[in-house]
Amino acid sequence: MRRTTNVPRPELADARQRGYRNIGEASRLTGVTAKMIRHYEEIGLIPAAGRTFAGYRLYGEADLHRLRFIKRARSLGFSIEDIDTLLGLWGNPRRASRDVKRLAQAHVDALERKIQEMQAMQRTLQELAHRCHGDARPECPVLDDLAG
Amino acid sequence: MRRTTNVPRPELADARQRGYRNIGEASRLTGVTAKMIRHYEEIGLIPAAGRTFAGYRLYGEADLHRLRFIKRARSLGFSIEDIDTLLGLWGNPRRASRDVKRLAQAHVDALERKIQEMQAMQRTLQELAHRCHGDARPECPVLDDLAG
DNA sequence: GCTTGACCTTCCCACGATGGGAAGGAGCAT
DNA sequence: ATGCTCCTTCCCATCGTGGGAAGGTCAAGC
Repeated sequence: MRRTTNVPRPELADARQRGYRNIGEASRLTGVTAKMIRHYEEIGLIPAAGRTFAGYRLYGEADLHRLRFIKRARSLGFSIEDIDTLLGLWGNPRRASRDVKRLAQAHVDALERKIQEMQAMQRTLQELAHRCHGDARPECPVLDDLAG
Repeated sequence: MRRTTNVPRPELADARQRGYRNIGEASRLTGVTAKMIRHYEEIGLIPAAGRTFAGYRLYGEADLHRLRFIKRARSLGFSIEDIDTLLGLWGNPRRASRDVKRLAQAHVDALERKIQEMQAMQRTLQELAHRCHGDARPECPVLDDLAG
């Protein structure tokens, strides 16, 4: 620990004055839980945060921006891996929009496949449920179908 | 180990003749991987299989039927917990079809919610992707949206 | 008989994204 | 000094599935 005694009570209030946020504030401002912020740091999705001398993480505006980007991308269903790629493209001024579009379209297609799959399940099951009397008797097309 | 020397080479061929299957056959016949069959046994979704003296699991027709039921239910998106309930109802001659229908309808509704959610993602993203040139230039509405 | 290859056993680890909670230190207001 | 809120790390759980290692078993061919 490179902790020196001539720096007795530094940094948190200090850092705040310079516009830095601790993890709780960062969480409130971005909608990403503190838990997930730490997790994203651990897996390398965001750079390791600066720290106060006591070890508290500090976040600047750029960090908050990155967290909001991640939050938004998650809400659109992108995987962490895709988001890592998107963050790379975002930070690269020489990126080709082609690469972004390809990734986005691939995700749209994946969503389409999952939606189709779930709709097929839903249709089948809805039809079976519709044919089920839903009373005190045991007969039931749903179970009949599952039982083959 | 209650293994006795006067039972030197028993049971597997024996059991097969009586119509029992080992786990590999059961897997092939039901479409459930051996891995998952063991897992289902471990979590109590299926009863512990009989064993040969050497410890190989044995499956009869009723077991295969149960595994096919599970397979079909999984393919309709039911959770293991729901399937446990469905198996209970299936095996209960005094069940009320009302209970089955309620469970099925709840699942249909859950699917509906997920589908709606994914469609919302898909619409947003498709629209953004559509507006992206997709060429060598960096400008991209997808990234613009994510960046807020 | 002995070897070989396919199969079986248990055990542990991994995914993806998230949350819960414990144990202990730090910040700050009274 | 006390107490409350926040922070830290660490471990565990979810859900359903797969991978793979280490070792035993079975059946067939020589």
